[in-house]
Amino acid sequence: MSSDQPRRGRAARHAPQPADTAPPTPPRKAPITLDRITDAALHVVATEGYDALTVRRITHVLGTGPSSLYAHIVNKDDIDDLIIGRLCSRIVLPEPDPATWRDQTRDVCAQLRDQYLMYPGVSRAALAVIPTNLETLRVNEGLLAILLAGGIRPQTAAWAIDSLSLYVGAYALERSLLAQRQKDPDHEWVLSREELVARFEALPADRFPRIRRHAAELTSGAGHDRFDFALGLIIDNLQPDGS
Amino acid sequence: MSSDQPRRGRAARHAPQPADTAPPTPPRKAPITLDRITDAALHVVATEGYDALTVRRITHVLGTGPSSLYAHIVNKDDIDDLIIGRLCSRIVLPEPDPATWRDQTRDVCAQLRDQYLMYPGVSRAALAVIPTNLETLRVNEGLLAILLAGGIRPQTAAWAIDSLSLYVGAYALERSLLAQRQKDPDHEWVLSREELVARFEALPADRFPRIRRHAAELTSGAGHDRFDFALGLIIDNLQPDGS
DNA sequence: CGTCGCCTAGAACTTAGTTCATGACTACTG
DNA sequence: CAGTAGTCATGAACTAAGTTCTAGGCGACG
Repeated sequence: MSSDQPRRGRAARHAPQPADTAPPTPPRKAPITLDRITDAALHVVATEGYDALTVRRITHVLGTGPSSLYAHIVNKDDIDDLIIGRLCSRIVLPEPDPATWRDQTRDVCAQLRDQYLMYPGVSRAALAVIPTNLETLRVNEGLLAILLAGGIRPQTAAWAIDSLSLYVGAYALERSLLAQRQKDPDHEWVLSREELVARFEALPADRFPRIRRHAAELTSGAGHDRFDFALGLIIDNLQPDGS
Repeated sequence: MSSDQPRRGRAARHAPQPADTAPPTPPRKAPITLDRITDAALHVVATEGYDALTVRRITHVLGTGPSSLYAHIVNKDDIDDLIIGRLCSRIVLPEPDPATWRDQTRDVCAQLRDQYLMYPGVSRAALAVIPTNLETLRVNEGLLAILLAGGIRPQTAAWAIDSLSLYVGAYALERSLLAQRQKDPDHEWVLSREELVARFEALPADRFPRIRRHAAELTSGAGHDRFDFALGLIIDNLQPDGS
């Protein structure tokens, strides 16, 4: 059966030794490659958001039909894998420097955040992707190198990377969901910050006294203030050689 | 048009003054209520996971057809709102105690985590739900009370709650995605911990030296060790009256 | 007793993931 | 040089799910 061809292909992509730079049979005409699929998919996500990422939409960009994709991918999840791999491959990993490991960690996380935000909604895919994707492993290796160079114990470093990855993904997801909703015209119940403050302050005082009083603080955080704050909480608590 | 009835109903549910305990017209026969919809939806998610939560599946549990739901809900997102509201309503909020605010915070987060894990995949909904849902606001009010009682500055408390919520949601999501995949028979490339370690150790040594060496640490974290670790990082860094 | 309004329900429309059978084109082989 | 096999692309079709349309039933109110 030729249908398990992409299935082996996916496994091969996650396999320890990928020789993807030396395809045994060079393409002959203008074949659909994984790279072109990834390009098309990212183009769709960048312009229309992750929700618009359908198989048909991708194939339309490629000028073909839905079935043509399935010779290369297992299913739609596979596309997530490709996309996240591409995004991770763009992350620039610094040479680990024991003196600046905190800033280096922050920088890598910010790179991830910006990649995610460039493609609204992709972080949904990031949270779902298998942890054996080679490119995500590359980023994890880089983060691990930074933290270990900083003197963090391996177990602490491993869990910290996990926490950071989860947080960055969730942050980007929330951000892009919000941004997408604000563009959507038929969601009249989506609120700007001012409306949100007004909403909070109109809450019953007996049940929500603190939310009423601190509505300003709860809705504050322009730019990436909240992101920087959360990363600071996590990173500043990591101590070299600490228990 | 009667079709904007549920739309106003959704807005009303998020409105500051809900009088949901005194319906103006008591139901006459065995009507479909939001409570019954929520019950059915949670039943489906608990037994078959969030992916199986379709409109048809819910109405099948209720013994009716798809269109009957749309007299009560705006769209499927509305069901997320109902579910998350229900889950949040079960959270037991402690009386704020300045002496144990850290443990109280941890406890509320653990309650949220367990609610999410009881319904595999729901945290996807939690990350998407509008921040004006009254029940989620109730939980936030409770957390805010705990942190403020602990002497945390309002701005810090607000952002900390945001970080914690994001992390708890992301953690639960990752956990349930993994659990769901391990049940799925056709995902032969989903790996147990032993297989994952083997996979890591088979990586090329030149590109992934640290992942190879620390495969054990990277894959460790039974129970909620990783959860406790991440929460500890965040909570322990919150200082009463700190800058 | 009639009318109004709300809820229910069945069918249908639309979109999207996925598969099947077919056809074309390349590369090997006698 | 021609035949053959294998790989890849394609269009149509199948299934499932969100959503809407239209009609029907039942209590409340005048």
